Amino acid sequence: MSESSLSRAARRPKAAAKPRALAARRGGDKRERILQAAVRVFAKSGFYATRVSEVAKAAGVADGTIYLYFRSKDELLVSLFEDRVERLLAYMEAELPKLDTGPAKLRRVIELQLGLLEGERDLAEVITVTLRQSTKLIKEFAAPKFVSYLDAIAKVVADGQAAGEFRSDVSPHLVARATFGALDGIALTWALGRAEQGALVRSARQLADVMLRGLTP
Amino acid sequence: MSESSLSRAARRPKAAAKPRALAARRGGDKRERILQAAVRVFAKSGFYATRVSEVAKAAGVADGTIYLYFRSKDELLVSLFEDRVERLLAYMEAELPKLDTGPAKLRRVIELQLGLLEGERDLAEVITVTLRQSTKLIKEFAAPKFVSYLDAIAKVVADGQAAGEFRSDVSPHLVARATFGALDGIALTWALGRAEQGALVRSARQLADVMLRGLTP
Amino acid sequence: MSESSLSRAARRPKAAAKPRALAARRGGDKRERILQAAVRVFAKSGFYATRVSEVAKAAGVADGTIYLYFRSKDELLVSLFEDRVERLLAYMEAELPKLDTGPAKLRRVIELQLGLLEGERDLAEVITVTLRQSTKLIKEFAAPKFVSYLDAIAKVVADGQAAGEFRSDVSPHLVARATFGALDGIALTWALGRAEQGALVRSARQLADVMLRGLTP
Amino acid sequence: MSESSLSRAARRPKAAAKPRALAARRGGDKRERILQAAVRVFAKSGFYATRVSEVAKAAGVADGTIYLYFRSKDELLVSLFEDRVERLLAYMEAELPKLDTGPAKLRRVIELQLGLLEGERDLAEVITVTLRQSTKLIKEFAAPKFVSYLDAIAKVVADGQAAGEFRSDVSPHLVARATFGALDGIALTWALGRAEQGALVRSARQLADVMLRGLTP
DNA sequence: CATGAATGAGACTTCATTCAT
DNA sequence: TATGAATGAAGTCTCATTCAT
Repeated sequence: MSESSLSRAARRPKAAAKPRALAARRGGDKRERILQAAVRVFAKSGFYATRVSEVAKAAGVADGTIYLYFRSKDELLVSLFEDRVERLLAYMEAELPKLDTGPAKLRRVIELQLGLLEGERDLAEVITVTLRQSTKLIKEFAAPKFVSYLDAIAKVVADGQAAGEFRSDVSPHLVARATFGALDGIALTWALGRAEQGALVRSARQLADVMLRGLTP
Repeated sequence: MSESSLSRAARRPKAAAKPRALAARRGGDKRERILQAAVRVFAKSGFYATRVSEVAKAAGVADGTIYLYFRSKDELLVSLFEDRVERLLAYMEAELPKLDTGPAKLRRVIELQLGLLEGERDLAEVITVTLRQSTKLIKEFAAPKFVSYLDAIAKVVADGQAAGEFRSDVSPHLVARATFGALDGIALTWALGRAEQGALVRSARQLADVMLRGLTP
Repeated sequence: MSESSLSRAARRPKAAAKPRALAARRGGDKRERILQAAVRVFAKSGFYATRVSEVAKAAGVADGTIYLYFRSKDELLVSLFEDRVERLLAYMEAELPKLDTGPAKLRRVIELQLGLLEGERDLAEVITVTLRQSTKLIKEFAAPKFVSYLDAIAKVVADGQAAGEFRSDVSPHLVARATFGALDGIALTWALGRAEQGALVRSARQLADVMLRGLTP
Repeated sequence: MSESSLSRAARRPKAAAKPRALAARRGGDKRERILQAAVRVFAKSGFYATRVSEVAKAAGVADGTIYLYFRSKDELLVSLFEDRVERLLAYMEAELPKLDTGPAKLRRVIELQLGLLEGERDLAEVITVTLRQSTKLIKEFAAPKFVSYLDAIAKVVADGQAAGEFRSDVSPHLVARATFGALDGIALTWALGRAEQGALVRSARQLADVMLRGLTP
C-alpha cells in the first residue's frame, strides 16, 4: 500500500473549514496537521483528558486556530474518526480485490487494523483509541461509519463462504465483530504494557492462523 | 451460570468506606446502591459526561454521600470495574475446576463473559465503552485486575496445550487477549445496537465453535 | 502568678451550654476538654484550616458533641478567646490593686501577658495568629472583650498620669494599644520561631525598661 | 519618598504568569490590578472569608483570569505579601541611609509602617492585613520575608546603639519586634474602630516620642 | 488567516451542621 | 447525653470557546 493511495482519499472540509482553498493548494495543510496531532495526544491521554491547547501545541498552532478548522472539540474527534475510517474503507475497497482468496484477504485485514502496514500506523491506532472515547459521539455520529467498516470485513467473510473457502455455519457479521474485537483487544493490552518490537507482527500471524483454521469448512 | 451465584460474591468496602459497620448492618448497603446507580448512568451518558450529582440522584443519596464511600469520581469507576471483574474471577475459580477438558472450559469462559452481560446490558456498556474513556484510569488502576482475568483465561489455554487438547504453536496469552477482545467486540456492537433477545447466547456458541476449531492441534 | 490562680477563673457556659450542671459537678468537664483541644489544633493549623472533626478527635468526643456545647465553629473560637481573656482580666482585677505605683502595675501587666504565655505556647499562638484570621469574628464578637482588656491597661496609665508618675502628653489608650501590640509582636515571633526557654521573661523585662523610661514625665 | 522610588522595585512575574509580554506592553498590567484588588478585599473581609470571585470583581477581571497570574488563591496571598514586603525593604534600603541619626530613622520606620507616607498606604496595610491570614502560609512562606523586615528595623536600632544614640542594654531584635507589634496593634484597633482622620498621625508621633525617650542612653 | 489572553459556566469536592438512633 | 452517618450548600479551579489585535 502506498502512502499516496491513502492520501488520495478525499478529506472534505466540513463545517467551519474555511481555509480550504489554501489548504488544497499546499501539500500538507493545517487541518491535516491538527488531525495528526489529535491522534497522537488522544492516543496518549484519551479524548477527555486531552486539552484543546495540547492538541494545538502538538500541532504547532495557536489554540484559536483549531476553531478555524473544527467547530468544537467534539467535532474534532468525529472528524478524526470519520476521516480515518474513510481512508481505511477506501484502502480496503482498492486493495482487497487485488487478492485472490478469502484467507489472504482476512489476513490483510488483520495486518491493516494492527497498523502493520508501513507508514499508516496512525490509521489503526485511531480506531482503537477514538472509538470508545465518547459515548455520545459513538452513538450519534461514529457508529454508522464503524458499521461500514465491520460490514466491509463481513463481506470478506461472506464472499469466502460463497466461494467455499470458509465454513458457512457462522454469521459473517459475528466473525467480523469478533475479529475486530480480537484485534482491538490485542492492541489494547499491547498499548497498556510494554511495546515489544515485533510483538504485534507475531500476534497478527498467530491470530490469523487461529482464525483461519477456525473458519475452515 | 445463575445470576444469584454471582451475586453471592462478596463486595468488600475498600478505600474510604468508613460507614461500613452501619452499612453492613442494614440489608442493602449504600455502597452497592451507589455502584448500581453508577452503572446505569455511566452506561447512559458515559463516564465523563456524567455528573457526580446524577449518580447521587440515581442512587437516592446526597452528593456528599458518594464521597463517604469513594474517594473520587475516578475511584468510583475503578471500584465499579474491579468489583464486577472480581465477581467474574470468583465465579471462574469456582466453576472451571468442575469441567474436565480445556475445550469445555474455554467454552464456559465464553459463555460466562457474555452470559453475565446478557442480563446486564448496562454493565456491558460500562466495561466495553466507559472504561476506556479514561486512559489514565485503566493504565494505573484497572489494569491489574484486568490482567488477572486475562491470566485466568490464559491458564485455561496453557493447561489445554499441556494436555494436548490445543495446538501449541500459539501463545496462551495472545489467545486470552483475542478471546476477550472478540467477546468485547461482540458486546460492543450489541450494546450499541438493539439488544436482540438471545443474540448473545447464539454469538457465544458460534464464537466458541470458531475458536475451538482454530485451536485444535 | 500561678497557673492555678488563672484556672480558678470561672468559665460560665453560655449559649448552647446545656450540660452545665454536670459540668460543674465534675472537675474537668467536656466543655473545657473541647476548648483545650481547640487551642491545640487551632494553634497547629489555624482556625480555618482546622476541621471541626479534628477538634472533636483531639478532644476525644464525637463531632456532634461539639454542638452540644458550642453553637458553631465560630462560636468555639470566640468562646476560646473570651474565656482566656476573662482569665487575664480577672487576674488583673485581683492583683493590680495590691501594687502601689503605676510603673509597678505596668510592669506587672507586661509580665502577666507574657508570663501567662510562657507556659502556654499554644494559647499564645491562638491569640496572636488565629484570632486575626477571622476579621468578622474579631469585629463582631471578640472586640468588646478585647477592648475591656485594653481599657484596663489604659486605666493603669491614666492613673499613673494623674499621680504624676507618667508623662501626660500621650494618650493612655494609645499606650495601652502600643503595649499590647508590642507584647503581641514579641509573642508572634516567639510563637513562629523556636521557643527559647526563658526568652519571654527576659523580653518582658527589657520591654518594661524601655516603656517605663519612655513614659517618665 | 517618591512614588518612583517604590515603583522602581521590580515586580517579577513568578509562577504562572504567562501573559507577561502583553501585560508589560500595556501600562498598568493586570497582575498588579489583581494584587491591589486583593489587598482591598482581604483587608475588608480577611483572606478566608474572601471569595476569589470577589477579588476578580474588585479587579474588574473574570474569575478565571486570576488563575492566569496566580496558581491558586493561596499563592495570591503569598505573592501579595512578598511583593509588598520587598517594596518596603527596597524603600528602607534606599531611603534610610539618607537620614543622619538613629532617632530620625526610627521615626521614619514608624511613619512608613503606619502608611503615613503619601501614596503608599497599601504597603503598610498589607503587612498588618496579610501576615496573619493563614497559619500555614505564614509558617512556610511569609516568615522568612517577615524576618527580613524585622532585621531591617533591628539594624536601625543596632546602628543607633553603636553610634551612642540608643541605650545599649536592650536587644535590637527585641526592640524591632516590639516596635513592629506596637505599630501593628495601633493599626489593628484603628482598623477595628472608626478611622478618625489624623488619628494615625498623632499616634505615630506619640509612639515615636515614647519609644525614642525609652531608648535614650 | 492566525494568535493567545480573556472569559465564565459549571464540575468536583469539602465540611459545618443535623438528627435518628 | 452522645454518636457519627448523612446532608447539601457553596467555593475553588478548569478549560472550551471567543474575539480584539
